[in-house]
Amino acid sequence: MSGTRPAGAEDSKTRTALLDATVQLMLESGYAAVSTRKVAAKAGANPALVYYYFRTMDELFLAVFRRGAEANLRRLEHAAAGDHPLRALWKVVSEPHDAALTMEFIALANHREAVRSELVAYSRRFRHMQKEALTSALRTRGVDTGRLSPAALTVLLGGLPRIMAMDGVLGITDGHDEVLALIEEYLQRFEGFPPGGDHVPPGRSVEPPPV
Amino acid sequence: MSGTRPAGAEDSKTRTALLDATVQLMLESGYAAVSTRKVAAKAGANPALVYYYFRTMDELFLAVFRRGAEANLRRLEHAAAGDHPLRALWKVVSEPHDAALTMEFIALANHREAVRSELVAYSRRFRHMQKEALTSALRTRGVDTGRLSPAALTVLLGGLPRIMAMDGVLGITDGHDEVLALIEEYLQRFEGFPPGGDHVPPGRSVEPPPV
DNA sequence: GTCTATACTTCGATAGAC
DNA sequence: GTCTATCGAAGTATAGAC
Repeated sequence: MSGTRPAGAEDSKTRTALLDATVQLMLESGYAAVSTRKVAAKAGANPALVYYYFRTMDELFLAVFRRGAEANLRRLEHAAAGDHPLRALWKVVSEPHDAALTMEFIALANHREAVRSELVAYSRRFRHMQKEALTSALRTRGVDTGRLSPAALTVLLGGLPRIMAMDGVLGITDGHDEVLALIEEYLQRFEGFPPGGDHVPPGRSVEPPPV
Repeated sequence: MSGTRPAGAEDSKTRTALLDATVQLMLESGYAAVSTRKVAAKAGANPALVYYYFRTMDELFLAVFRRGAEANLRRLEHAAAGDHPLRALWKVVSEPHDAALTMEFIALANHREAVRSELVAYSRRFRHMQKEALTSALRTRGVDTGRLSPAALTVLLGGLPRIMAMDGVLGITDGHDEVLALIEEYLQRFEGFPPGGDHVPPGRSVEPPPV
């Protein structure tokens, strides 16, 4: 998207090790802990190789981001195409590993313009796909979404796991179980198949339980 | 909470300027952009003064955090004691400035243990107060919270603004209006008084609108 | 592709004059 | 309280041998 393509094969073992090390560092100690020296050390490679495979730190972060983003979009696509799109969709956005990493990239975007524009572009794509999948899945099941459009549901659906991920990092889990149970109830009502349970025919009503 | 108290009066003009500069830097460019030199430059002070007023960078961040945290707790307290606690409470957690700064501190907590423990302690206090305020306000209004306890509501209430703040930073506002409208509807049902509108007597039912 | 060596910058922190 | 001067560590990035 910007500048010349760095050297090195896309499937190089060292390259992958550097990407993995970067992810690990970001999750363990935050994006600010990522430096060429530390990444190389964790990957068991020479620091200069970071510049061989990725021209700059920006490119390193972008490569990490793109790898995860593409994987996530494929996962979302797969979820939407399956038999239980709602449950699968929830599973995709709930991946705690991804939620935590996304949080880091959001913070990182705040002072790396290249990361920011990439994140914005990806977010739009992801939300659009999510909204389409939601719209189609709800229509197929004859669910009336009422006043809350799929766009609004997408905000909630994509946001709740991120909230709980933030809380979780701080060791705060008060009320999480109940929120998860509420989601599970919706999933069950619309798609049946509680994980490991019996199949209950999906209802046609979208009336939520009393708050 | 740790180590010796740094020098300098609590109400020193320079000290305040350094704190303000730190906040500004965090919001503009992220916590990683905060360095003694940049803080001093933005505050129009000498870099060495950072170490005079705050012994270390940890202390600087903690001082910034505590100042905001105390102010926020007071705001929450005030909201809970007023005539329209639900609306006031929502207003407190919706402060976009605070939401963005909180995000930075969460990211910062990931690699500064001192910040982390302070953030955890504050979060627990804030949530506890929020939960108590919510419980009391709903009971006073005769609202049955059903299966979703105040703890769960607190997760949603405190989380939604953070989600929308994150989105907002990326310029993504799809569906936000609808979520806000939903919140407004609840506030109106329980407390009436739409901002600038006529007073509608609060209902007794907590049945949410269809999703 | 991998390594050493190094240039240059910025960082946190301290000593000590004023 | 404020300043200059400076140390040592760590950062990004490049040149060039192997």
